[in-house]
Amino acid sequence: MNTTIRDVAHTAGVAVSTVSLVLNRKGPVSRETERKVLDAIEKLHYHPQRSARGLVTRRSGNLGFILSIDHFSKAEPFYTKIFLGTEFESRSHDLYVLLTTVDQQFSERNIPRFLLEKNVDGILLAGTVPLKLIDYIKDRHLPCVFIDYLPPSGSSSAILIDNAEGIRQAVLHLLEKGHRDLAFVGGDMQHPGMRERCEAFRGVLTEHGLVADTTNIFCEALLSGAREGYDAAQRILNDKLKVTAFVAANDAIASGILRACRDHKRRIPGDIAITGFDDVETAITARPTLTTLHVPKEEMGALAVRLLADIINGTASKGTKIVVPVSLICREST
Amino acid sequence: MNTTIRDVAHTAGVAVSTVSLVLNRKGPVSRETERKVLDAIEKLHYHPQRSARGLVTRRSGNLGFILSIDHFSKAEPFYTKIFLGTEFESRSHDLYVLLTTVDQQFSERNIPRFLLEKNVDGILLAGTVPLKLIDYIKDRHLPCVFIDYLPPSGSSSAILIDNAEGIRQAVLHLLEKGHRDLAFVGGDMQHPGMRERCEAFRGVLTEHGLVADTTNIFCEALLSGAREGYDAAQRILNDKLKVTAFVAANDAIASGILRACRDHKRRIPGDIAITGFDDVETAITARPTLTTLHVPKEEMGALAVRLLADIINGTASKGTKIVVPVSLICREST
DNA sequence: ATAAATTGTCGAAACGTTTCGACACTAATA
DNA sequence: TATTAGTGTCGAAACGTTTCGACAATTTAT
Repeated sequence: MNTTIRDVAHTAGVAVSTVSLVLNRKGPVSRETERKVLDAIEKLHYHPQRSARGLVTRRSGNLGFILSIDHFSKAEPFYTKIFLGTEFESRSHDLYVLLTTVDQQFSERNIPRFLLEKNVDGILLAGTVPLKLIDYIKDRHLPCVFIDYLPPSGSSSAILIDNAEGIRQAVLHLLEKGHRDLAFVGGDMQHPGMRERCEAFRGVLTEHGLVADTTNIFCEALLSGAREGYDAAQRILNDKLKVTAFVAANDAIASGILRACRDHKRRIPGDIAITGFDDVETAITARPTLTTLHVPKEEMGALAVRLLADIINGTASKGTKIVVPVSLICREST
Repeated sequence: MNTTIRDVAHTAGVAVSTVSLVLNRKGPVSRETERKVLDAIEKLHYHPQRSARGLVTRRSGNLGFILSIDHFSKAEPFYTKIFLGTEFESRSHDLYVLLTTVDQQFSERNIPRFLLEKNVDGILLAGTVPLKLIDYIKDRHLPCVFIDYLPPSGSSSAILIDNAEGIRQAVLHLLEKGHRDLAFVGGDMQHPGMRERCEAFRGVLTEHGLVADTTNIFCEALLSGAREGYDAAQRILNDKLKVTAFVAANDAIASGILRACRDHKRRIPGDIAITGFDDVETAITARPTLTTLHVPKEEMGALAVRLLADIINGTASKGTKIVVPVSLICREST
């Protein structure tokens, strides 16, 4: 009923192994037998079966995408976009992407199923993931590419955002507009990207002879959402600190700041200017719309797949890091 | 190196087949040997390998998601959301979703790879897909669930939108606001959903003793995008037809109409009111924001996976149809 | 002319599971 | 007591590929 390689061999009048050789373009096959095999394949509509092939080659044709659970939700368009980027790209590499989420603490019975079942040829890891999970993957020598995260251990392949340059652009933009009293509001410092944004802010300001210390850098929050932005801005506005421009570490935080400013009856951008980072929907649905740094999210996903595929095929060396540029999008909030 | 079921059998002191029985909770196994096997599994960190298992069971643990190519793009948030819904849900069914796109005309060398490789246990089909492809799938007796589309042949399982009710709500809303001169702008009539929306408009209007004919129903467009909405609205406004409210078949069309109205210096909603359908980002990023019908897109994806999983397990009968409700979201455009 | 290398083909073994029929037991039935 | 009906366990065969070593038939080098 199910047409197999044996059927092809039979109708072509050759051995099974010969059909396999033709199929995989391996080993020498005469023009003539190749023709016969190809004809038989055509005639029988034959196509090798993935699981049988995978059993012996140990290749599944799948990539795994691992994401922290709190990053894959309806409210988190950032990593979702990256994921969609991987989906787009993977189709042109003849790969499928299996998505899974993990929670922050790693446990034995928590290991993504596709890893246990040896059902992926490589892994994409987006955002912060448990270090133990990373170790687990490295132990198994699975090729992997990190996205928007670089584990402390160093030498991993990764697709990264040019955070420093982004913050620099935002700050320069604000300086140009005449602002001199800038404040930075960050979030979850577990994430190296957050730290980079924060450090960049400090760097650019001191470069321009401006103060950058605990009076205008707020990074104690444990998360990086609108709530944290709101709380920080509240404190700042209540304390009547002199601030005319906020540089937020991402759009969610920026939208929280926006709300706090509105609650304090400050006009935007008249009294206070705000910049975000990431350019997610929030930036454009906010009122006023947010000036922010555009991050090419789909493109990052695509780059990650391309790099991972190259590493799997041995045409790229692991340890490659790609930094994608960001660009300032000026909207109403500045 | 690779720990297999044989290793487990060996350290547990039983036969390979016994381990398999324990693993799959099949056949009778004594309490005692079960313990031994479980211990060995624990000790060796054993987990069955997908491809080996799949080879004999003919189960892959994957679902295929098929989407027309023009529906999976950055500009098409509708089906993308549905896809994300399936991703969410599938994880709790221990299934992975493999996504592929197809173009409108079916050809032999165009068949999704996961079908050829027998790498999926069931199929989700979203939007219009080539009939030949549907036949191909049916021929192979693969369980499948349609999303936002019902093929002419009938008896398929599907997750559908309550289009008629949606249009009814939009029209009633406009009538309540005092509008009497309504026009409907549709798009690609290949899609049964589009036809339903159009028919519903005609129905509700005649029910209320209002005219509904070619003077106020515009459905000749071949596509369903902003461009089509713009063109239709242009013609209507140029011809100075008496229209105070537009009912668009989706948000993209509505946004096109919006632009045409702006070009004609009509105030919205002062001079002209507009409603959309689907509640995608366009609806909220448009200026003014669009009154539209919310469609629970992620939920549709989730429902589809649940239904498909049930059909695969034999706990739901194929042919089941689920109609999801829509709800009117009033924003600035009415 | 002979030895060595190359080319094309093949059969058989592997890959890691599940499933099927056989078999020895024990418990229930006649 | 003799049969029958379960239980629990096992070995072997399958599932559909790829890969490896063998081997004949050529071609090339000595």
